[in-house]
Amino acid sequence: MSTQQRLLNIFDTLLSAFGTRHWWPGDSPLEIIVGAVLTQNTSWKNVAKAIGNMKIHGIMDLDRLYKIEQDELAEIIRSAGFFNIKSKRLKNIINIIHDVFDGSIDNLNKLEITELRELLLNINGIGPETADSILLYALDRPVFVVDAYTKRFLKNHDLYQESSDYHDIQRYFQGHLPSDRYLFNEFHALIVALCQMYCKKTPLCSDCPLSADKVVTNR
DNA sequence: CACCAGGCAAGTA
DNA sequence: TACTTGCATGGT
Repeated sequence: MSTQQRLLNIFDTLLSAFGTRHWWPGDSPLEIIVGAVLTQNTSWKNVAKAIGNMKIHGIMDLDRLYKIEQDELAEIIRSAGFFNIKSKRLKNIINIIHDVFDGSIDNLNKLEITELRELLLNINGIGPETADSILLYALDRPVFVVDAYTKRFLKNHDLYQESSDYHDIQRYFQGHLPSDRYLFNEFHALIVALCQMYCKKTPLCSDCPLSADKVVTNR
């Protein structure tokens, strides 16, 4: 069986087990970009509080975020932790969108994918995972997001080499799957659902939906 | 009480 | 290049 077939079978099993995840939670591309920064090394529950507080203060808006003082923004997002550094990181990307793309995320999204990814990665505070989360979930680009859950998932299924870095893992998925943003969107969200509910850590727990799957047990 | 959560940047050897 | 550390709140 091909790697692609195996991955797609895993995908089907997860989709049957958990259903569509409707990722990313957020009302707008801007909110998704904000969430991607705020969730760095932080549980989503605390991020959701910060986002809610931003809406209460009426600053889930590009122009308002551009104008607000960093210190004031930091106080509003306090519950997400790392608030001083995250307020600066939010400012960094907001400033680029405002200054270079006339305050329009649509304008930003007109760039070619490689150019767009490089631009994001060159912003202080945007690393590979945050960039790819923005690309996939805010800008609808077909890139596979690799995070701690993805690595744990691969490790649990013996698909992970210690030498694998972020881009090795990304190439593994992108190289063995059709370049489909809907597939990448749902697949990553399903991996998160799997890990959050069953695979708190390695090794694989016995009641994981995939442990009973014939395909995964390599039959 | 310790430890972790949907990382990243900067510093050190 | 390959580690290590700072960033900081809130939940378990």
